[in-house]
Amino acid sequence: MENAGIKIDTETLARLSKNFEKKIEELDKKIQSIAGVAFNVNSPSQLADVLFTALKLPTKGIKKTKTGFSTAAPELDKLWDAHEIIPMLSEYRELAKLQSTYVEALPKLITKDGRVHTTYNQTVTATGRLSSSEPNLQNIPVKTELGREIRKAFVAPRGKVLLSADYSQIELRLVAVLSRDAAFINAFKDGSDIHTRTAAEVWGVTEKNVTKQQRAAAKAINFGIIYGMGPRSLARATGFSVDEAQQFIDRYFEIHHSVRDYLDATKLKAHAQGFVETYFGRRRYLPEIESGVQALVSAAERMAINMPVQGTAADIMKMAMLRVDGWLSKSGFDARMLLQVHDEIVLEVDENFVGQVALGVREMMESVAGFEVPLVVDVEEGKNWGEMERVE
DNA sequence: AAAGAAAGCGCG
DNA sequence: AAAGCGCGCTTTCTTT
Repeated sequence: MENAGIKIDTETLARLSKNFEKKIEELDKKIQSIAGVAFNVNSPSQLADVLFTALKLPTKGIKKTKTGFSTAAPELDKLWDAHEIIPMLSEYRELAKLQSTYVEALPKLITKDGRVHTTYNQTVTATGRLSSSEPNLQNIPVKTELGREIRKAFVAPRGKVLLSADYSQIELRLVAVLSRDAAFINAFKDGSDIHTRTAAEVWGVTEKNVTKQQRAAAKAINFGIIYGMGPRSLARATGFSVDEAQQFIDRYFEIHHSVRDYLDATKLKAHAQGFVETYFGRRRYLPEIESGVQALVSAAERMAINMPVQGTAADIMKMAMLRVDGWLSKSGFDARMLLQVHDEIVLEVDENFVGQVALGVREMMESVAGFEVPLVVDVEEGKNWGEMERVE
């Protein structure tokens, strides 16, 4: 995969670079003129001075950093309606990030073959995942429309297409497997939308009658579990009060009592043995869990909860990649793996064989483990990584 | 000039 | 007091 690399369309990046540059310059001028003083918008400390001293914006509820008030995105969101400068800062930050980290950086890393070749580090992460560097191809933008424009610069050569295969909800499926939680297992067996199903259970309504807010809250807690989230974070994620969030969590664990038991048992195990492990036995040692320092112990407990889930997903993906590689070799199709992004692999495939390769890759990935809960793989194809459409 | 810390933010 | 896991990269600012 490192040797194969992935093709970059430099003209797309060049066009983006000009557009971004112009907009960044405009915003920079406007921000400084509204501020009334010249300053470096890229400097968080200078920006904090402008916002909280010169413009006297309220600091109530604004997080502190080691040096002063934070200007991070969640804090700016709290000030959204307090001053016209805030939305401009937010837009400036998005553009500046995309420009410096991707649009300007990627072309410098393209080799003579017109492609970028990442390095997959196999001995870096605490959970068993790979990491990717120089360039990191595991954090290419996708969540915002502007970001997705950058992803469109990752392309297939003439006559080929990119094929993406990703595990659907793999970490939550593994929570079901690891905890043997009947409600989750049945939900996945039934193939239902897991967040809608969770919302219906917790509020005691039918899935049809679940509101968007209820589903969003259920999604927040379903993800939160995987990370050891508490009522305060859940409250912030959902807009509930802390009390409401606590009640929601209580109700959640009444239904998913096996998950509660599993989380408790995992913490106890971490304390007793000093390590936790994945379904397949990969370990993470957590020495600080016996430090006696509350903050360190709590942090170690959250790592203990997360690692078996994230780590088992990583184990599965590694095994799946070996199966895909083996299958591709003997299949004779003109296709090769290019990228791995934790729960997704991206391949480059001769356009005449997309359907057959898609079927084979999906089968290799879905049948890798044989759990009580099905593993589901979604496959997409496209001429570039930013505009992919479902196969079948 | 190089190295490192801090803040911030892109992804799963 | 803070309390969601796992990464890598860029910029600013300070230290060596």
